Amino acid sequence: MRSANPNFSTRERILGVAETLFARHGFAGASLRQVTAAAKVNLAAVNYHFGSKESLIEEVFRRRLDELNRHRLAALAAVQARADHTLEDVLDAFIRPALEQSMDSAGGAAFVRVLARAYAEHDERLRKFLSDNYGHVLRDFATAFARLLPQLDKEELYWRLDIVAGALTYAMADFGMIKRKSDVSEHSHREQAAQHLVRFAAAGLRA
Amino acid sequence: MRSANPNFSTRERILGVAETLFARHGFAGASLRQVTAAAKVNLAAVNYHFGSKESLIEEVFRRRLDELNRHRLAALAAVQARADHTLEDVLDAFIRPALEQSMDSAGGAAFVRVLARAYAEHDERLRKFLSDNYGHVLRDFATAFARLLPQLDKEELYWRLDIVAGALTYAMADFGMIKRKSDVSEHSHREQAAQHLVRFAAAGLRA
DNA sequence: CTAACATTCAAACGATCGTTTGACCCGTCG
DNA sequence: CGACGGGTCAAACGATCGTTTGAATGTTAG
Repeated sequence: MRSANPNFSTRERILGVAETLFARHGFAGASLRQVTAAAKVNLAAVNYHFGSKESLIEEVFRRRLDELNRHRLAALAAVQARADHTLEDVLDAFIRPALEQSMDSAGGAAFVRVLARAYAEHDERLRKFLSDNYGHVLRDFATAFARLLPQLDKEELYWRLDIVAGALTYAMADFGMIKRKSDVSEHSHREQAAQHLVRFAAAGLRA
Repeated sequence: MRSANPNFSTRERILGVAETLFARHGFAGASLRQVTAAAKVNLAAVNYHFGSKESLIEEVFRRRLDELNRHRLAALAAVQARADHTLEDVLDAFIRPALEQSMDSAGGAAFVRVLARAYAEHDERLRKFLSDNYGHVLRDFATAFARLLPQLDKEELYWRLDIVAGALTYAMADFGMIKRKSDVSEHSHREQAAQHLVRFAAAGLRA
């Protein structure tokens, strides 16, 4: 039977470590032996609990994406409830949940990097999985943006949202040349990143 | 002796195929056996011509980055020679060379994806290599942007350039949800991407 | 207590990894 | 001509990969 505290269970420890190592070395670059050694569990535990490495990867996504999607849709609904909501409000509803998730848990910061890795993978199976579990959220936000930017035709809007998604992914994953200064906490570093991103993206979308 | 036509030499065939497969499967995900099989050369040829897989990866970058850097700096110099150059001009000087390189050769389109992969790799050795061969170009462009955006302090500017770099990398690598329609050539698809990007980034930088 | 079940474990499976070896081919030059 | 050297080749190296096995262990229910 599963341990009393699911946070410390073998299954959860594997997921947490896998998230970190996938972010650092990629899906192909991080081996199950590295994962299980770092998690201090037996090598066979991965195939026992998840069936395969591929299923483990999907479970790493599912665990965080379910929560992230709920928060994003809730934030979007809250914003749209107000009749006078702005472009910045919708952008914030999209960005802030990712920001908060990356701070409230140990592995959250790693997850945004895993997500960026997934974009780089042109693997058909992984893209379909993400589209199935992610697509409806993007569509809802696209509709919200379309209402606030009636002057843009559909194609133009999609181009710009694509650019926003790219900027967001890379900024959150901390890929750029900006290095967090040692006197700035990771919290306020990401808070600043989000604020800059919202302003920048809003201006770009309105251009 | 090297073959008379260097484009068809074993060495060049390996570089071309490696570029494509690294883009598609990542550095760890593409094996030397896959590369040499696709290039129709012997497995040992990689270690003979490049010494190691790691050195092959660096050579894939070097071959294209040298040319890309030259074109970008030349375009920047041409823009700055005109006293009335705009923000859009500088952005174009940065984006267009990448655009053209991705179209004038078979592997060029793959290279921008390889470059995006490199961003996702937090590998210290690779980051240092890119910084050494890439850093001075980014600094020159940052200076040019700073002159055109005197109202932004240094930190604010760096944040925004970071966002631009992310959006550019992502858009050029074709990671997003925008799928090229079959009736649009790859040439004009990327041309459109560049135009949208310049407009978007200019507005974001001025915000 | 015992039977049944869930989980962990060491060990091994065949496949594939990057790399190395030594023979072999072939154009160049003394 | 023979010696040399750059290049290619099949074969093998040890290491590591994802996965499977079967026994050992722990935990729960009857």
